Amino acid sequence: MTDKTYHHGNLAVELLQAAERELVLNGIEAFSLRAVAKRAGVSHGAPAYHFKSARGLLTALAATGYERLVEAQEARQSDAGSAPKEQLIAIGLGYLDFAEANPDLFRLMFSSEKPDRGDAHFDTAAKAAFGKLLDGVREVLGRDPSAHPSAMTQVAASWAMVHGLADLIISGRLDGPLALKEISGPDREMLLSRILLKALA
Amino acid sequence: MTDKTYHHGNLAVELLQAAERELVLNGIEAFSLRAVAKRAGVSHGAPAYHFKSARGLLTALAATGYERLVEAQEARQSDAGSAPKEQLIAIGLGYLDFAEANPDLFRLMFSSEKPDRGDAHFDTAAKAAFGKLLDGVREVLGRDPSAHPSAMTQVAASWAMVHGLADLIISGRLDGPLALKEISGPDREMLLSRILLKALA
DNA sequence: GACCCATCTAGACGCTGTCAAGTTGCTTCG
DNA sequence: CGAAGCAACTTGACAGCGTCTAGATGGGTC
Repeated sequence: MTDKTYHHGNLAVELLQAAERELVLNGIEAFSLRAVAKRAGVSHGAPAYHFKSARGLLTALAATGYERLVEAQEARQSDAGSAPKEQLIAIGLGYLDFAEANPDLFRLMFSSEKPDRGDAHFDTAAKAAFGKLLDGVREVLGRDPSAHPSAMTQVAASWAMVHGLADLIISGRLDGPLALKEISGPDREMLLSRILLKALA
Repeated sequence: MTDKTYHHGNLAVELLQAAERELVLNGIEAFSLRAVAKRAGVSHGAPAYHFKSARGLLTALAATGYERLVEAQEARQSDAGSAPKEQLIAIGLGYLDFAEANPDLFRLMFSSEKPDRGDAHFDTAAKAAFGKLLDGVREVLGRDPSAHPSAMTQVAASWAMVHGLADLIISGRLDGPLALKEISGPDREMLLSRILLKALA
């Protein structure tokens, strides 16, 4: 597969890939560092060299998650119209796309105590993702949330709405009430957009 | 403390109390069944008799959580005015009260795969809590969400907003942007109510 | 007074993450 | 060109974990 020159190799990235695969297969709570090492074809002690601990590996993985979250949002933005509201909705839909495509990673990033939130890489990536939301709200309101408390309240409301929606969706809690699983395509997009739009009231 | 008649006793409830204490002290991800047993003063195998497994214990604990969630909501409701909107906001504020007072339990209930969601007690308690929200929205809209899709959409929006807000608050993610920690009393209530109200647009 | 059975104990099993010590083989330098 | 050094990995040991099994205990019932 990759150019493992026996001793040296890009083991760090391979471990991250193996870790994500394990996360998808076993879920976050049954995650095992030894299983990751086995999947990557190295000894159980190998990960400790690159990432100090299991916590370190998961922190790095979560950080890459934030980067991919932003990518998912930007993909939606380039498909959307240029009106500020459309752009903000696109940012929200990208958030939902990412959560649905990577539910366990999403949980790791937002609802787990395993990653070290003080880690520099993690913090930078997380702040960048938050900045996306900040930008979107600024364009809609025409004011910088960092300087205007009322605009920051709008940021909180938008974040809470999209984040809550994501969490409820990936835990399957809207399947019963909304029958969300049976809706797809444009109908689904419309429904989700309409809910997201409520936060902008 | 309790009337432990040596051999027999109300060990089941004592284990639940010990488990919650452990949850608060160590967090959900460092939770240990053996530590719970030690705290309750019994052998490490004792919990297995009352709750089949660690999963069983956590499922039972989460179920009691939903019951207390409803209590927190009803406490807010009796302090609020009788207008439907005020009552719905009270239900939301009770949701937030509970999450802030029991962050780890809240995580266990909503964002963990450890409890068995198919468990009868768990399911009943969770459905009852969802019913609270359903009732609140029905009173506001004057229509039964179970029968009207648009009303159910409103339920989803309300739930997503309050749930997202709760999740962001207990993970400390609004402390920076909103400086929520430095606001208290009526100011805080007003701010949270205003955000919750947006979902009703 | 003897049996019974719910309740709890004690030990073993394989798994986990972490640490310390040893091995490997590329790279650089005399 | 060979030896030294160091980054990258392996190996083994350790305590703690959840679960299972077999056994002890002692109150309630006939």
